[in-house]
Amino acid sequence: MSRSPAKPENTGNKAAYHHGDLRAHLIETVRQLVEEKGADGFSISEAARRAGVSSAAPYKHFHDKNAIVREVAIDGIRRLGHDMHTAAERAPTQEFAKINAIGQSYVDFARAQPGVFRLMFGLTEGHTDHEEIRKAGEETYGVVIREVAAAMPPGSSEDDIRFRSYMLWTFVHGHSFLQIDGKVDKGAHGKSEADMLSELSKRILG
Amino acid sequence: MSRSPAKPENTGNKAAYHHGDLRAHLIETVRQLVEEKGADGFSISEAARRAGVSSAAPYKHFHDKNAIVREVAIDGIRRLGHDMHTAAERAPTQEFAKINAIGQSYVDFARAQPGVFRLMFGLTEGHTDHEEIRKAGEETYGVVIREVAAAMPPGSSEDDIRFRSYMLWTFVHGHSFLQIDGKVDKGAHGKSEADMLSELSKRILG
DNA sequence: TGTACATCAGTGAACGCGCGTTCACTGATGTAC
DNA sequence: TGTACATCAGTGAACGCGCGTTCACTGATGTAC
Repeated sequence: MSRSPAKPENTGNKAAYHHGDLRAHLIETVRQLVEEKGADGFSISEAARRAGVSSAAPYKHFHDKNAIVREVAIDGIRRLGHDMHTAAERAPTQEFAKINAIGQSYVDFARAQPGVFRLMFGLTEGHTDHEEIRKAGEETYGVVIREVAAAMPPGSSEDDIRFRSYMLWTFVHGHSFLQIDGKVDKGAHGKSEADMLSELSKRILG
Repeated sequence: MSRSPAKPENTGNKAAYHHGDLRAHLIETVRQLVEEKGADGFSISEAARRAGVSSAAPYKHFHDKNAIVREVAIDGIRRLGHDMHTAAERAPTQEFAKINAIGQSYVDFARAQPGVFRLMFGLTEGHTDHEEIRKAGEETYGVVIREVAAAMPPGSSEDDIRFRSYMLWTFVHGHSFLQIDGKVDKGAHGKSEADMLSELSKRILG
């Protein structure tokens, strides 16, 4: 998890001087702000203020505002991948349990951090084609593909695996967005979310 | 389509004086700006400038910035409903053709006007519980429900209809977002969009 | 172990900017007589 | 048809604001000797 091995040691960390922690501290602060105000609703000044630091300090760690936001997004993508991976590992092997667990963890992530979730997918302006984002996204999506491959009959074609993965992802993604955007009368249909997810995997993978 | 029957007649409309057209003109201008810069990326000043009017003029027609944005969103929701309705009407009755046509028109709308599409669903801040939005949304979603009901065996339960409608909507919604956010390697799986949509309706409604 | 020095994470003041909104106003229009 | 008047959609100047970013600076830290 922790990177930056070349950074100076964090000595005492009570110091007024931040010493290598400010970068991580700012990312966390911005994450909170994104949750509270949305990706376009916060300012660097505000983040600095909240981190107890001058408004110029962030520029010692990030080139500009975009760079911080991007970091928050990348972090989110990785955490989502981690959540899905863990969920799949813990779920039993039977039927489509692992698939259902992945879907559930996706929705849970969106619900727990809607701001970051929106950010992760809405980074269209200026961040497209950013290598690190693309890579993180691929790795996270890889979790889905692997589990779908495992859940399907051996010898299934690559195309078929990708197709079913995409259908599952699409559905869960749409449900997540509709949830966090409050567009769903909870259970206007009579089913629970878990029932819906397992109904889905049956229909798409079965 | 046209409202405002009590407004003064539009006399000549070459006049420097806008005369009742400014409201509609501004909504259209803002719609374009939302497409170009996103819902958070434009300013009223800019809209006024582009409409060839002083920056104070918009306030004669809208209470504040939110009010304009809301109007653009509501307009979008209605147009989407109209598109879906038309698509369903035109499609043949056989199999799930009408369902597929609705799904396709949804995706088409998102692709043609991603800014407005995002806006329609992202209006969480300050606009929640706005009566007009809620109502427009319900009417638009009603198109889906009606067609799903028509496509299912007679005597299907209300809950079942709602459940299947939601599954279809969710999927198409997710696909739309992933499309406009550029998260999909076009046809990484070997299927066309149309194939995918009809595969979907078969699996969800069949 | 002690000292001199380079490094670099912070400060705080300042910049130019465009924003949302208000205000008193003007002058074209529609209407009552 | 002509005139007087009320209405109201526009103007343009101004406001206070917070933003993103830059700058010269300071002083704590780590390091070479």
